[in-house]
Amino acid sequence: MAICVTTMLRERGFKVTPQRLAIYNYLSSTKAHPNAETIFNDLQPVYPTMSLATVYKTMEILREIGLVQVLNIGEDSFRYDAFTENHPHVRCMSCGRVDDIDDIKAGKFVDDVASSTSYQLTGQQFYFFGVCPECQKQRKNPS
Amino acid sequence: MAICVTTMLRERGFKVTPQRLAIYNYLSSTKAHPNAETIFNDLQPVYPTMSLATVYKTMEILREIGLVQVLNIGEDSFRYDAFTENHPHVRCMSCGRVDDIDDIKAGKFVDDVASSTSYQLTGQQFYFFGVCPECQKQRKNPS
DNA sequence: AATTAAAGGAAAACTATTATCAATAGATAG
DNA sequence: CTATCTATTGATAATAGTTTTCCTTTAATT
Repeated sequence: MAICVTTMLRERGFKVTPQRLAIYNYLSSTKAHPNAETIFNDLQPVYPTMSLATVYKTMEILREIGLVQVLNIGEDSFRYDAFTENHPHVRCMSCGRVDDIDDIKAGKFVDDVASSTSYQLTGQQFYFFGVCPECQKQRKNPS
Repeated sequence: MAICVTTMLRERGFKVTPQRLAIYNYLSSTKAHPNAETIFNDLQPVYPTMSLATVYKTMEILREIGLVQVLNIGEDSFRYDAFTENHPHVRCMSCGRVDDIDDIKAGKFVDDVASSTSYQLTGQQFYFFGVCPECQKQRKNPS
């Protein structure tokens, strides 16, 4: 992974810096879909000089070279995902967590849309909303 | 439509004001999925005293009573749609326009997700990205 | 090791949205 | 129809996420 991001950066003429590696490694090792501030806060202990602006600038580059996808799931900030293969996401309306939805074949649905629209499609994002298992439990057993 | 929004507002204890009716009527008569500023600008000639804050507050109420859905399609502002039945949207990455995708049955896909996730689902949003017919033409015949 | 241009960091700028609050205007009762 | 009451409006300030600026630092190359 680190080799991959190093190569990808160099190929596109971007420099390989400790900050960029740290940000990418952090993002590719979590399934939490953090936003910029969370990434910044979590890296702070290890990279005390890291700036929030650097997180934003790095995410823009990683998005541009296809190593990161940006999620807009109805919040006031963007979330980031290093797993760039297209997959749906679901957000818990109670606690706010965002999870992946894996192993779902939307192929038929996407094909139907592609053949019915006059747009030339290049991508898609599927967002689901609901209540996560933990919050379901809490609602049944209010402490 | 106007009767509907009037009734819906009164039933929920909201007052019926000219601003609210104007905003809802405007939104339900367009397929352009405008954001708050566009709504404000387009109503400005007819309602010169209309405030942008009123547009935001009205959208919040209309969303709450289920007369409007809010779209987050990767831009820096929210768009609004008075057609609340769930349907996918597509955004042109070239000119920025957002269109509806109608007559698509995502039922099978949604059912698959519902049965595979441990979330209790309450809704979803499907966003597609691509190039609209007009922009496709312009790319072939650059003026 | 020297050079060059890109990148980092701190802070300011920007922008969409929300909150504040005095003035206004629906809704209701009489 | 009029008075009363309270929600709403509109102008403005405040907020918050993101981007830009600009000077210093550093990665890459010779």
